[in-house]
Amino acid sequence: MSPRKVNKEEKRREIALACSDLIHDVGMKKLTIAQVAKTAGIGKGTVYEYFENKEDIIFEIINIHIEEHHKEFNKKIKKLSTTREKIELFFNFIFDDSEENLKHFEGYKEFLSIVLSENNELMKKFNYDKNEYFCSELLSILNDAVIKGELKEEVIDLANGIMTYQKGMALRKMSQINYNPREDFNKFMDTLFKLFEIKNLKE
Amino acid sequence: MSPRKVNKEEKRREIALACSDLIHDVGMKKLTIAQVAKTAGIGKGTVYEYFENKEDIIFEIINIHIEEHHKEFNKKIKKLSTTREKIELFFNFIFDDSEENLKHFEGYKEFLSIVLSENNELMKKFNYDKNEYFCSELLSILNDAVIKGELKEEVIDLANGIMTYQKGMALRKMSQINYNPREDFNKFMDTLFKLFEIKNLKE
DNA sequence: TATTATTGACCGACGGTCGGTCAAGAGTTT
DNA sequence: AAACTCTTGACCGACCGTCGGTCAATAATA
Repeated sequence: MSPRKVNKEEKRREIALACSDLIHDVGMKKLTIAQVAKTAGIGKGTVYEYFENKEDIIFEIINIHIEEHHKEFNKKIKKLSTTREKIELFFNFIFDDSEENLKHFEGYKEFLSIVLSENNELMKKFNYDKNEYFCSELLSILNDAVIKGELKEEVIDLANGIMTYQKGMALRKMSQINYNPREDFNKFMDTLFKLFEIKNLKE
Repeated sequence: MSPRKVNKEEKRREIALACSDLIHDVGMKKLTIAQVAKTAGIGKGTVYEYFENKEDIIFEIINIHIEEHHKEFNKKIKKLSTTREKIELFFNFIFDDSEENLKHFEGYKEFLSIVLSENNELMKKFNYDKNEYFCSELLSILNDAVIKGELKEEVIDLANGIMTYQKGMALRKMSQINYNPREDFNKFMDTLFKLFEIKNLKE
């Protein structure tokens, strides 16, 4: 029943996992520690054996969701063949208004709101790592396109900027009324990629 | 002392103005209603005669700061002549690490964190309006450049996307460790503008 | 006196703490 | 190896302090 040593990291995970739906139902701001404890089937004090504070719990939960999204991304990208489709997948996180994706998107939004209000270096590092990963992914897509002779070599210099642009789209969708990401994308990226096009990659 | 009718809008402003420094000293999250009341020299209950809730107060204070920044932007842009300088001014908000500007930047950051955690339509509308304004400002700069024969006509299509890109830079600076906005900008915008350049606008 | 503005004592929710409990081994005795 | 005691640390929930928000009483004015 009570092993002498508990794997703290594992239990953290367990507790967070148990609450992973809770966060979508009530939102982070309304989430209470009492709820977390009850949902995970442990005492309130025990929660603090495994987490520093409320933000720490939320971070762990969001972590799970982001990793989940990460895996889905990897699965999907393998199925795609054309450069355009692959690049669209990067922006799919913003375009896709399916219930499933909106859940991820809302989660990321709440995560960002915490990163902005706290000044947690760990979270900022996490954000950096994820960005590095996606950026290298994008780079390899662009590289392929260059090798295939679809795009000019200079497009490589845009990779990081495209990541930034994508972040901007996300932020605008989260924080502005009347924002149409699709329109923005079409006007901006299409104009931009036409300049780098060697032969038409639209199909 | 207490006239029969108080100009609610004016008093809102007054209270927020009195607290405009407070917000930088303690940050929004740590700001308490008791502090606000004390600083404004009124009772705690009175605060709620003029504001819906804590977020409402913060919104009014941030409003003041953003308008201030807005005015400064207008003043500065009039002094500039070259297209490049003007465009740089748009990004100055992100590059400039002077104490004065960082105050604005941090304020905007905390404001965003509230917009993301609440789902306040008013704030999102406010954000939209400010964006429209800056976007039209950017458009007129680009238009001038096209008329002057510095840039190709198609650059007009990029205006909205550049606003998005700028938002992305802001978000990355706020939420990532190791982010170098200057490097991102140089690689992305310079590459991009070279494609639209007719004659060199670097000086 | 009627109306409106102001107030601070009060409330309840919630994040976080802490002293205490108890089950599972480890060591010891018989 | 059974019985007994000791030690450990996981677990708990009553409790505390803080803070956003309310409201009945009071003050000021017309």
